[in-house]
Amino acid sequence: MKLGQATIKDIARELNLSASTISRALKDYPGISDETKRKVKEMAEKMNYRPNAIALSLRKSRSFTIGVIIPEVVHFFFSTVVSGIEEVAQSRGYNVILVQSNEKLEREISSIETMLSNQIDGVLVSYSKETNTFEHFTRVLDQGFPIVFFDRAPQIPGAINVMVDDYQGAFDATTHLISQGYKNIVHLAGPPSLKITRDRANGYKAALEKNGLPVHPDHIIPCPLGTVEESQKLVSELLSSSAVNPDAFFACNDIGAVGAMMACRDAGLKIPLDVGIVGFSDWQFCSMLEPKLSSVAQPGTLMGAKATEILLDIIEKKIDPETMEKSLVLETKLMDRDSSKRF
Amino acid sequence: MKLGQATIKDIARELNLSASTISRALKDYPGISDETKRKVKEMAEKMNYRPNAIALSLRKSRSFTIGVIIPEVVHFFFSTVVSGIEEVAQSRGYNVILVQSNEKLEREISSIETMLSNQIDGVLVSYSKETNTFEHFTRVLDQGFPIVFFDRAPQIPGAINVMVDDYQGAFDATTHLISQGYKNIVHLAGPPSLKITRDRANGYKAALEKNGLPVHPDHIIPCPLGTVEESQKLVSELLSSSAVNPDAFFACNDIGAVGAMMACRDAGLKIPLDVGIVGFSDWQFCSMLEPKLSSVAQPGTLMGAKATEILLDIIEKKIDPETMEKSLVLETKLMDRDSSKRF
DNA sequence: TTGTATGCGTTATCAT
DNA sequence: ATGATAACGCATACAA
Repeated sequence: MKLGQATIKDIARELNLSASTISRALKDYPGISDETKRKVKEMAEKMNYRPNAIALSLRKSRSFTIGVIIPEVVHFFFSTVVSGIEEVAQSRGYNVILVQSNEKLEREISSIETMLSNQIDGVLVSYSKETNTFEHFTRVLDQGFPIVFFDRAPQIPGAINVMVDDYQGAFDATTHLISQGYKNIVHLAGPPSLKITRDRANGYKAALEKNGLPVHPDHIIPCPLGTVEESQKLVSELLSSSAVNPDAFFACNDIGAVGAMMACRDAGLKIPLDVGIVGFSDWQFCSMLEPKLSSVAQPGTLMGAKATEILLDIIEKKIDPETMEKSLVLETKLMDRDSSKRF
Repeated sequence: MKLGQATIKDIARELNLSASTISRALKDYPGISDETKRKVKEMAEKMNYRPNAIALSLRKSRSFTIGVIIPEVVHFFFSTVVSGIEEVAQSRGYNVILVQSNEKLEREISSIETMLSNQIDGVLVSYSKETNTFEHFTRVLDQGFPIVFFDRAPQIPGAINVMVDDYQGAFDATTHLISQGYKNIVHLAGPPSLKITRDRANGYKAALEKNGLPVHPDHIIPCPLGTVEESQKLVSELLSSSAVNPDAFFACNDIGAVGAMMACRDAGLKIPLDVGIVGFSDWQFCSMLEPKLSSVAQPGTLMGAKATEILLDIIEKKIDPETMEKSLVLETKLMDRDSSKRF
């Protein structure tokens, strides 16, 4: 009682009752006298009793804890997802263990091992840029352990994925630029290992084709690092070379769009008059920029919430992972602001 | 082995050995033959054995898990702190359980209860704006349970706090504005319940006094909500009324600074020519704005890392919470950019 | 209405 | 070099 918490046994000893009686009384079991219940609860309160969730976990082989593996916490989109996850988990009585892979495959692997050791009931994953093998996931999936992937979803048969419609979002953004009269639209692409990169590039291409515009391979610029500096440099080079002559940029993410904005400004180009720009993700700062940056909004919090609901439903066997719908696609929303509106 | 994980007992049965032998072999205890060790490890590998951390926790009364309670995840500064926490925890073999209070006292209280139930080894806390009583902390502190507070640190005797030097940061920012020739500097303050709000306001006042400038109470504008809209509206009102006539704004946070920027732009004022602006926190987007926003950088990741190191040192009894230094103050760094540089 | 015994997975202690 | 037993805190099947 001084050091360790008071346990059921302590209460039992104090009241000259058996541990089982205490356990039952605290949970309002039928066959316990009201008098005993009262006394037990009183004493529990007095002794500052707190049930030991660890002991409970061991007994039930359930920890009421889920794991979350994300590339990094300091990332607006992922932070919104985590917020949604935490929200739903908390409301349904689950804890959230969080680890960041820092975009390292190795840490992703060790994280999932640690989590399994900790008997978590399920895990939510957005895999790292480095991840090119999925054995560490399939291995545990095959054991019947619940995993729900979000945003960055692997092409594993049977895996449950929650994503946004990257293809459609990119299609909408590009179509919007075309409708504003931009004709030579360059796409700043992401890391090639991610499916979202390919989906967004495909949406971009499809929009061009649908509108009878040519698709030039050299109009798709990979930005693997994803920093402002990288895209700023690449766009600057593009603008100073005479080969391409772009009049708009659709970036795979907002950081890339900011780099493009800066490069255009450096080159003396007016936004949106000379050049139109649209980003992807609709980070917080988009509406704080001058001009306000158009972007494709992704429902991050909703994605986290939905993914968690699905995971918990699987854990609680409210749905059957075998027969259920394997992929949930959330809609994006184009936020067309000043950076891309000529009319 | 089909459903649940393989346990030590399963290996024991398979090898016709006792559980204790398996346990020892796996941990390379001295008195076990190399031959047995080899066989055991082989079988463990084959059966895909994973130690049950829950059982270990129960036995050792230690979970190797720490809790983190923050107001919200979707907040650049807090996300950097969490990143630092997670980093250090992971490297020292601890898990991190994360909850957000959503600035609600009630959730803060229930969170800490849940965490204690889960036998976490210690907790890192930044309390909510709503928190006006600290009983829920003192109660567990008095039981000898380790808590380290960061950023928002309570005035509890004996509590261990890791903060930045808000006073000095505000002093530096204000001094910088004065040095740039601004004379009528308004302070956009934060929620009055937070100590950081008072410290920053005091640093602002001290800088004015030191430079022989008057301190007008009506030059300190409280922005309790902390939204762009709020500060934009308040600054607009201020600019249109003839009473104050400010030529600079030092905001308690970057969001407030952005609101001020927008209000100034709306009023046709040039930044930094007519009005100088400095924010606090140096969020990611500061250097993406036009003009680039000056701000006081807070070492969020470092704060998380330091707080975690202290907490783990206490948990592992490497330092004594009684005799140790109770408060660690980290330095801020003024990032003077275009929004406040006239010369 | 209450008590006893057992087991969840692991390891420390005390045998052999 | 290995085994048997007890214990961590709790819940439950079975007894009384």
